[in-house]
Amino acid sequence: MRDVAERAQVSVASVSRVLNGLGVTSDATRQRVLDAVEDLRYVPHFGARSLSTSKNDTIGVILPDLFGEFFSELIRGMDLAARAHGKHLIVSSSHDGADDTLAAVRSMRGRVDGMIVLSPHLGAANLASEFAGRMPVLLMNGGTAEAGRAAIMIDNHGGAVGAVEHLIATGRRRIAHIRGAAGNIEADTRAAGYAAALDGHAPIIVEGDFSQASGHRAATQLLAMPERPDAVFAANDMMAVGALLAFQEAGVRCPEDIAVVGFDDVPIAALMRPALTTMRVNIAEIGRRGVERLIGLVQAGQHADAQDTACEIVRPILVERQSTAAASSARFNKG
Amino acid sequence: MRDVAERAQVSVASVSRVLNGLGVTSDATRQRVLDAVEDLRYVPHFGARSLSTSKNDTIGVILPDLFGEFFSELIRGMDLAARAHGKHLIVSSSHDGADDTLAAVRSMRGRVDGMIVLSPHLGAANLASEFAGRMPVLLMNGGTAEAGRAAIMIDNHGGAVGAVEHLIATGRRRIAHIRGAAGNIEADTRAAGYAAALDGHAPIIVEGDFSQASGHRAATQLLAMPERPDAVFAANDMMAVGALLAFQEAGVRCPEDIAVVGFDDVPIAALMRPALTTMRVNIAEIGRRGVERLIGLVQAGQHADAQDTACEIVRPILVERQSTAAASSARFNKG
DNA sequence: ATAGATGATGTAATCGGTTACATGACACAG
DNA sequence: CTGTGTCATGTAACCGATTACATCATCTAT
Repeated sequence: MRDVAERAQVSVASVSRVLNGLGVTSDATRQRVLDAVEDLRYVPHFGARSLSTSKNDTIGVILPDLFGEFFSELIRGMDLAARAHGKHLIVSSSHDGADDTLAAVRSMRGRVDGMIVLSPHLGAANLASEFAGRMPVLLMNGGTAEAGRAAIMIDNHGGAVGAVEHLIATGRRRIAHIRGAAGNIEADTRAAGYAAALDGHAPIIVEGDFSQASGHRAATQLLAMPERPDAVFAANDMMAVGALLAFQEAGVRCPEDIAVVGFDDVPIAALMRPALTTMRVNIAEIGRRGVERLIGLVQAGQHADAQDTACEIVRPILVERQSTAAASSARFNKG
Repeated sequence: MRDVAERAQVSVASVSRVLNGLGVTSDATRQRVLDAVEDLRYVPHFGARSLSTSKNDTIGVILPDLFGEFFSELIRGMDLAARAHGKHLIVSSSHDGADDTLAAVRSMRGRVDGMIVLSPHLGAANLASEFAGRMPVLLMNGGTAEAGRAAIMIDNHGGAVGAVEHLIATGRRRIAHIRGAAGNIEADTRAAGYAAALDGHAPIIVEGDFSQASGHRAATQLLAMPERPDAVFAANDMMAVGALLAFQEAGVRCPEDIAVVGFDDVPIAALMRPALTTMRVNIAEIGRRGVERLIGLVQAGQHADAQDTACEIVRPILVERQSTAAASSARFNKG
């Protein structure tokens, strides 16, 4: 920068003013500075700027090991919002355990203005926000709301209830649930919603881990049961897809013999045959919203202590497709 | 940091030494410093460190508007490699045009040690590397190699040839191509490979844009042709999936009436029915490799000017699935 | 003609670390 | 007892920007 100032025959202060558009500068000076910047291919040093202004226009995102389309949709939404506000996004993904998540939080402290932490482990989320110290953190852990913590959460319980109620409404009675890994808050909450909505029907639960392969395995277990279920609520779409494929391989028809509902509405859900009924969550929108709110927190933190500590809840919407067509009408269509 | 030094009754130099593990420190001092850090919840200021050391342990990734699974796989690989080296990843995606890409490059200069630019526009890639100045840039633009530029590229031409040759080998003769948008290097190269491999068969080309919807539209066009093709090579898997769905809706059987080959081998390819034959590219591995090489470039740039300017080429592998089962055997199986 | 306002620019302190070099304590050999 | 080497630690310059404040020139009003 000194070089630029020298070449433009001005002081560093003027260069700074021109580059940031602050304060007053004459057109002649401005032009000379810009020319010098051009000639010298000058690039302001980010660290130095961050040091003087104690801001860095960067927000961190810490994600668990997410599955394909959920991940990309989320990042797309976040990236869009960040770009709109001139912020950068530091992404660190594939964090499994609480320790791992914590390490990621630590390594980002001091280099971001705020963080968004998605963690399916409640403990991790708590620790993370503790460790973050005075830096704003937005939680998207799918767990229960905590007072004083900004958060965006999916109504996993309500979504599960909606899915099961839909199955009951379309005439299903023996409704099974392929759940996510125990200890994962989202998995637990969806399982609780399933149980709550059964309305007297017997619960049939098999374990999965949100992966397509686990859905396949779980479906195979269901088929081996003496009294076969006539419907399955899978805790996410990928497991539902795995289940659909297992049913196909076993010659079990969907939706005639067994109905399937997923959760998330990833793009693949609409592409399956039969197309998958699911609880839609607008993933990109959640990502966008998360970034918007975090930026709000960052700015609020600078001005006053009026913090936004609301817990926003996103309610999934039922999207009906072929996989839960009423058995009778399915037969009719099949003609 | 001054506070920490004071509390630990040492100088800032000792604090720095303890925190970075450099130089010699007595155990007693180390412990007192660590305690003070703990008590004060001290977090080193990233900008300041970056200012003194002129490094920031961050690499930037600029991506075009990628489709779901390709995107997440790529990031997964990159994130893994970056974490292994203690680097952070700044991601900026969804850049369509050359201008957009360029703006992203500009906004990252000065805050990353190096960049990976994926741009389907040759011009953009060139400009990007120019604008980056002395910062290392790894190109993954799918275009032709340029001397003196580190790059990793997919052998799009060879992959397309492989796909078409496979179709010919399985007895197909009227082979159509659903290409990506004109001006996109990958689309152009794959189309060229298609044309080169036709071996005398008449070219049948319809336009797409890599989206599933465009594949669907293109397939509809193909079906409307007086002499219907008996095979389709789609420039990527998503278009192939769109085509498969269009064929299904039209009652055209795959692979019996028409065979389909895609490109990429995204996870969904194996889940479709019929499962999609495709040219596999190990996306995560490419991402990982890209980061590894960029880090190599960054380190080399610090030590000497021995730059790694190699252009690595990744060759797609044919993965045969149902969608191109030989017509005769397909009929047989169907029996 | 001169005080005072206005507007452009320069000076220098500051942000929070890193690190070359200086200093001081201590042990040991001669 | 003194010279020398070793090890732990402190001092202060420096990285490259921002910005409060000082300065100076020019213009206006009286």
